[in-house]
Amino acid sequence: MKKKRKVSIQDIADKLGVSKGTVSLVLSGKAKGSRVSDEMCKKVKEAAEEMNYQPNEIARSLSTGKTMTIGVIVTDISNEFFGNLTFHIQEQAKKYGYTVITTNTNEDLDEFNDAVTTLLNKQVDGIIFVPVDNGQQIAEKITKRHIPLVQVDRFYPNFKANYVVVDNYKVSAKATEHLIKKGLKKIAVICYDFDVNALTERRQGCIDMLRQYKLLDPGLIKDIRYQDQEEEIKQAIHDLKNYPDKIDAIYFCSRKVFITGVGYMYKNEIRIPEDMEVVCFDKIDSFAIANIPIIYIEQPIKKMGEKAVDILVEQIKGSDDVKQYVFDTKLMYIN
Amino acid sequence: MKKKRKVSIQDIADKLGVSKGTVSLVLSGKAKGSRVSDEMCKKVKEAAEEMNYQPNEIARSLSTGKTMTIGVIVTDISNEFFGNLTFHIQEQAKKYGYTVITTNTNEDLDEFNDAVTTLLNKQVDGIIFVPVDNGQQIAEKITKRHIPLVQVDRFYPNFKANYVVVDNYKVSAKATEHLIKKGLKKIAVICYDFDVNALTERRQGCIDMLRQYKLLDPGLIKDIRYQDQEEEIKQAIHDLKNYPDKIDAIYFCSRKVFITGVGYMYKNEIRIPEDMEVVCFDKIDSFAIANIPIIYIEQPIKKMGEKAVDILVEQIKGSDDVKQYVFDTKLMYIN
DNA sequence: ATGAAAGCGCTAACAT
DNA sequence: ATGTTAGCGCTTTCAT
Repeated sequence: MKKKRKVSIQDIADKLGVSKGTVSLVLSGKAKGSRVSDEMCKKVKEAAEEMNYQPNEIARSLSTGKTMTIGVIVTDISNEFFGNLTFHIQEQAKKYGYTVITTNTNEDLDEFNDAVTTLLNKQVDGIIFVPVDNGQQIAEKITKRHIPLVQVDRFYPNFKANYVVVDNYKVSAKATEHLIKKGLKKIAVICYDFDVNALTERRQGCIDMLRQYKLLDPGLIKDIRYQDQEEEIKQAIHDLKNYPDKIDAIYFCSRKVFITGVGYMYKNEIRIPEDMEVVCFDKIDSFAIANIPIIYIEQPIKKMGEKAVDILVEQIKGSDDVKQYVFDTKLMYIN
Repeated sequence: MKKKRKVSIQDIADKLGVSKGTVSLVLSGKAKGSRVSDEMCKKVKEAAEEMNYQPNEIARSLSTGKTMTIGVIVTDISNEFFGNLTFHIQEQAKKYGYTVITTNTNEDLDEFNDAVTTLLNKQVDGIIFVPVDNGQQIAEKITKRHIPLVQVDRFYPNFKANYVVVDNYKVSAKATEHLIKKGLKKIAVICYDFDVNALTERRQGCIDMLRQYKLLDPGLIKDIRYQDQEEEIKQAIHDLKNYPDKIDAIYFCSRKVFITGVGYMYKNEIRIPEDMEVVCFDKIDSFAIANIPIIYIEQPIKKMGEKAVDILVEQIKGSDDVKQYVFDTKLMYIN
């Protein structure tokens, strides 16, 4: 079989006996009004159709300096929250004509670095990313290249850059107060230990509110390492079950921690809500199958993803004022 | 601020007083052995480092005709199954040095078509996709361009192309037989109605086994339209609850159907497993919070993703024998 | 061992 | 209204 080169703009120019430039103009939709005669326009389009011409976006990108692609870096796309976030980013990007390259960091600094390098080399027009603990320097590589960026879910405190996050502290405090006002006294917090503000704020929101009501018991604040979470959560539940005082409620800082934790609660024969109540930061689409009362915090994921894209596209188009959005979350109850 | 052009291979060639070609050779790692002197090699690398050179992959792609990018088309990346699948595809692709562009079809033919066109125009080196009902012609656009492709999760029966799927029929039959052997008689099946083999096989596996044991009751085979699934599943559960005969078990054809369905079972005060048993095609990572007995079918998602990438990369490298893998699944029990 | 130059497919500025 | 041409940044063949 012959090695068939793809049909290019030149081929159709040759066939019609016109120049590349003309063909390019009509095919890229810039033949508006005066430029090219309607007749020529039609001929070109027909020929393109007939020869089954497909533009080579790579060549176009090299020429224009725009790839119409944005990079997205999340922790782990198989995680429900990030999967949802990425989905909405993609759908919104599609509206603007952008394609998305997604990569995962698994909360690892080297992977974050690789992701940034790859995306930059691929000449993406902008990057939306979930900051990794201690990775500000890596993020700065992006700004040094003057590529627009938006942080989501978290942000580096001393990094003057766009972000879209939620009121982690406020809602965590609110959730805690809700528990307290229900008359619960011994409230535990199980949260990842890494130093990204989304998490530290969640923990701190609980702690501050507990302290305010003189209910803080440091023994009930459990820090979990991401890498050994399964084991550490198991241990934490075990500890709480055997704590000198009877525990009234557990606040789980994220979906994954919640699922693992609740699973171990059942294994330890802790009944929900009779023995302990539970609160989960994040909505889980399978709450329905749990059939227990759950207090949870719902983030406006769709809005966050859309806003991140909106900001990014604005900046790609030239704006350069930094935008920092803090979305409100909702405290929800399943009874 | 000056508009700083990025440093190119030319810049570093100029600085060193050598030619572009030489620089290109060492920077793309092709200076092996004889070609370039070690001394030159070192000088180039140092200069590149010092000037903070970053290769422009777009230019490289235009030149080589390879983008080192693969396209992935799934139904919906926010779906747990596809999120997981995509994650493993990405991780495996990373090992081979490939980047991944992901797109969602939402089971819609037009979106599928757009995705294919976009990926093709972006000159991806290969495409892994989840076939959409009735989309074979669109898939053929890929082969017409001689771009390697791998179907996952499903495949078009008359399309001579690679695929990686599971034994949907066999395991569904097996699950059904398991229920029957437990003494259950009235077994319902709730499944999407669209015509992709993964689903039709699941349904048929149940039906055939029920018929074999003379237990088939057509009134218990419920087809659900993807678009109105919430409403239709609700209705199906309602119907089953009020069926003349008492229903013993429900087989749910996918994760989403299961979650929605079980939720409505609770709302209808159907107890699991006392009133009815449930089986779910797919493992859900939050089964733990349900705390009920569940029979489920676990697919080797990681292996499927990895195998899909392996096949694709092989074909990108030149192989052209079609590979069709059917992975075994496992019937699992949570008690 | 290194330089020179063509070419990848397209855009865009400048001519005509 | 259309043609011409010079890039975009890199790879790669062919000279030297």
